[in-house]
Amino acid sequence: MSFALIDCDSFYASCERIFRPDLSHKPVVVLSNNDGCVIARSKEAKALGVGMGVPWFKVKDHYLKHQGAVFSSNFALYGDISGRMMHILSLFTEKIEIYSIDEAFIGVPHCIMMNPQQATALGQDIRQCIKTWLGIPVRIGIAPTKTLTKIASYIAKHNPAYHGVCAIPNNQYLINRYLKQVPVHEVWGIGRRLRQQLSTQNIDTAYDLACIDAQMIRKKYSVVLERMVRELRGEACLALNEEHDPKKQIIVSRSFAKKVTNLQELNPIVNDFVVRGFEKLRNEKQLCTKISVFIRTSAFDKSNLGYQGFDTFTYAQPTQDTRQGLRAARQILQKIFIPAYAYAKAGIILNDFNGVTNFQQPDLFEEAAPQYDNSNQLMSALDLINKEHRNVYFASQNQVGYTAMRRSMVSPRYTTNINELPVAK
DNA sequence: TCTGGGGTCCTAGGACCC
DNA sequence: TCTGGGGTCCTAGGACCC
Repeated sequence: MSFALIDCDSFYASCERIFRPDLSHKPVVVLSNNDGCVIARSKEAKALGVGMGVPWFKVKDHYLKHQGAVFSSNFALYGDISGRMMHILSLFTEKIEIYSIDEAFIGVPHCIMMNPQQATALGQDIRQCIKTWLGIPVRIGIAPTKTLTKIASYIAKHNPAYHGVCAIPNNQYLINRYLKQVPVHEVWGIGRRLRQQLSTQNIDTAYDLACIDAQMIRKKYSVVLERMVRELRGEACLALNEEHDPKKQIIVSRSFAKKVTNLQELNPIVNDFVVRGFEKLRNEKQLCTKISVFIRTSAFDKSNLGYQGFDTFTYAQPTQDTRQGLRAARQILQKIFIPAYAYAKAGIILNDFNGVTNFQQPDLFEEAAPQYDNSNQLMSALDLINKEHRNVYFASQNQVGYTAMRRSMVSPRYTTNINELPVAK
């Protein structure tokens, strides 16, 4: 079996455009939480020089001068559109791996790959469907390995002649021709550090990387890079993962709109993270054995030395009871909180999920955590009540939810809230 | 003034065992 | 004066991804 990668163009920006056809050829950017960084840009916004991940305040004036549209992130919308796209893909094949909110791999049978025209036609079919039914433009890369589908997608992105679909056949000579067109840092799995290291060895293109001796690369670098090299040569090392892997970790964290300096203010915020984290945990049908809390000052503040507090609590028994989470978080926070710092961000991490193997031998001298009666029933009832609207809170939770976020330019929840449906006039 | 959030995998090294 | 060899498990931190 070969693979196809379906990858949306500037996904968040494209989602915003669905209900705003007036923006179809205008610059569109989408901002991260707190309207902090640019996390999606349309083609036109890129052309204005707006970089990925740049702080909004740095490009704001320049961007708005050119009549660019800007949105706070609207994950209710993006998540819903993503689900619809995955549904369309499922009409073409059962062999599908949802890789991220805007990307999916699907399996392509060998018989189709034997004929490059047929493979390309299939890609165009899928692309048209998604464009027509959903209004989202996608790119499709088809190839014998997952890593090569990423290469194909890159080629399609940079050559308009491909009309968004590039199929690389299983032929070493042809593969190499494509690899020579791609800079090594565009290879899936090559980040900043590896790019630097490889550059000192004069490895600059994907082709250069594919030519390295696999044994040597394993010794000198790692199995990860070895796998990449093999994949680039057309040897499939990564399979299609059709199952939804259970999570191994849950993180809830936020940067604050305003710096926080005292524990009284910090406690309810962190408690809110705990409540949210345990909801996710129960949604995953898991129990956790460890909870960590971290708080930190701004990474960009040069005026003081900065501080990062982090500690972990291990439960004697795995739990999914929010009250256990709140107890532990309060203890940790008291331990790691140092007054006199201005905190910019905090978060919680849940770890070591359920499973019999994760059973911890209780500590003989540890004070036993209280066991709550009917814990499961209470948590289920809570989740049920809060499913539609958040009606029931813990007293120690922040009233406003997390910490007040700047989100001044958010679009309506067009597809997920009955009161915000678009109106056709 | 203002700089995101949520994940996975791998490796080296320490603690511990016999 | 001289202090082994082989192994497992866990953790923190690095690197990468979208």
